[in-house]
Order: sequence, then structure tokens, then C-alpha cells
Amino acid sequence: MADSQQRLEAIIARLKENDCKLTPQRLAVAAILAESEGHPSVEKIYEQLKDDFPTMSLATVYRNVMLIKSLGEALELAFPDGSNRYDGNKPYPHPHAICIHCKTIIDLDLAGLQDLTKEVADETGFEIVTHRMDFFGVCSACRGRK
Amino acid sequence: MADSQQRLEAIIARLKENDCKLTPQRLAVAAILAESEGHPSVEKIYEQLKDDFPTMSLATVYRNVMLIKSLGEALELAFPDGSNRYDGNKPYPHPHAICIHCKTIIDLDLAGLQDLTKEVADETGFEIVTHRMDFFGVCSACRGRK
DNA sequence: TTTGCTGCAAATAGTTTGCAGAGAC
DNA sequence: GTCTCTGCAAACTATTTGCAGCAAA
Repeated sequence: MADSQQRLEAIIARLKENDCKLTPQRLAVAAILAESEGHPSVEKIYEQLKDDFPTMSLATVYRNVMLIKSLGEALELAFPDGSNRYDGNKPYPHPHAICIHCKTIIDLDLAGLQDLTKEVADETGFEIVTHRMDFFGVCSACRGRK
Repeated sequence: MADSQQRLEAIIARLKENDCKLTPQRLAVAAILAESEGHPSVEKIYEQLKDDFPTMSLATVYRNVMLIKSLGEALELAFPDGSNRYDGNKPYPHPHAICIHCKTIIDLDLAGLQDLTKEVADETGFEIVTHRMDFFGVCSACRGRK
């Protein structure tokens, strides 16, 4: 989609801004993050790139994902099972629905979220900076399959 | 508080139910989880127990925390930075507010949560089983300190 | 040319496991 | 007495780092 193309350009712009060199490996990682098809893990990104870059090292993927994350252009989603998945397409916090069977992750857009954040701020006296909201369940496809 | 005493008994009951032996180490871990003062990490639990059980092994803490968690009597809170903290006092999913400076974790009770879960179910077709909701920010104490 | 990036391999951190002896029931 | 649990150490996994050569600007 055109959307991911725009995201890629945004990430590249941010990299240039910070005087980072645009190596082929880095651009490839950025491209996958920009698309974020299925919210890939580092391992997934690595596997996707191995074909195009046979000498590609896992460490390089880690370094570039971390770099892009630290520039605020990718969202890290850490899960209790220790797996980390990334979203460079919507790099701001947003709710997800995760299927506990097929591990599919769906982005959500919830109306009540703004109010909820305010409620938290009022209740706790916290200055809320960010949040993490995941709903775990069984997607309709997996439910049919069972 | 009396609350944590009750929780401890509930955990012990569950352990017996599952034919688990009540070793002193296991009871000590259960007691700390029942209280869950500050939502302790495995490391924290270990440190608290080292005085009473000088030979206590970290592995034993891990094993017992995992056991109690798997019996549904403790909630695991995994964070992006890789740290895990546990709540055996309220072992069901509930929202938290986490101070990004002092790492304090506060339990929340949000009115809008039920509606939100329903909204997600309707929007996605998922059968929601559980959720994870954390708000990160700066607590009033840390804000004053700055 | 300069500086940062990559690939490799080794290091690290957090967690898990195998095993033999100890202890709960 | 039986069978699970514990402590220790080793194994493991995911991630990070040091270094020498390579490549982008």
C-alpha cells in the first residue's frame, strides 16, 4: 500500500536527520518495518532479508531495529512469552487485539481510549506519557477452526 | 493486611488441591506473592528470602513463581525492558499505572474497562479472554522531585 | 578521506533444566 | 517408603558488544 511507502520515506528522512548512513541493510530493515505486515519479530525480519542479503547478520537486524525504534519510528511490542514484535507503520502507542492461537495481531482504534487515559490521570495524579493496551483472545478464524 | 492473609490461604489451598508439597521455600514464595507489596520481581523475591533461607536458590524461586502462576494464583507482568514482576494479590488481569522513574506500580480500577472490552469484541470478532493494560507516566512524587 | 556500519564471534543476562540428595506426606 | 522438591551447576535463548575490515557520504 501507498501508506507503507510514505512511512518508509518518513523513516528515511528521520535517519538522514540524525546523520545515519543509508546502507542497503538498513534500508531493507526500514522497509520491512514501514510495512510491518503482521507486526514482525526480529527473527522474522532476519528471515525475510536472508534471501536478499545472504551475509546479513542477526546483529545487524537488532542494531537497525533498535536504531529506528530509538528514533521514535517504530513501536516495540514485548510479550510475556519473551517475544518482541515491531510496528513501524503505526509507531505511536495504540491498542492491539492478539489471537492466542495464531498470534495474529490486529491494530485497534478505540473510541473510549482518550477518556480512559484522562480517568487514569485523574485517579492517580500521574502525568501519563504513554500506554500499552492489548486484548488477548481467539480470532474468529481460529474459533471456526476448532 | 488481612487481605494478603486470605490470599495466602487461597494459594495454599490451590497448591494442596494440586498435590503440591508445602515446603518452607514454597510457602515463603507464596507468602510474598500473596502480599505482592510493590509487585515484586523474581529477583526481589529472592533477595527477600535469602535472609531466611541462606541456601535458597534463584531456580527455586523461578520454579515456585511459575508454579503458582500456572495455577492461576499470580499475574505475571512482563515489561518491554525485559523485567518481569508479579502480582499474587490480585491474580486477575487489571490495569496498572507505572511510574517510569521510580518504577512504582499502582493497581487501577477503571469504570470504562468493561465497555472497552465489549467494544473490542464487537469490532474484531475476537472472543476476548484476557487483556493487558498499562499506563506509563510520572507519578506525582517524582514530578515534585524533578 | 573520514566516520559510521557490517559481519563475525564471543560475551552477557535472564531463565530453564538435569541430576543427586533431602524432605514432605 | 515414595515421590516431589531443592540446590547446584550447566545449558539455553535472546540480545548485545568488541573488533577489524568495508562502504557511504
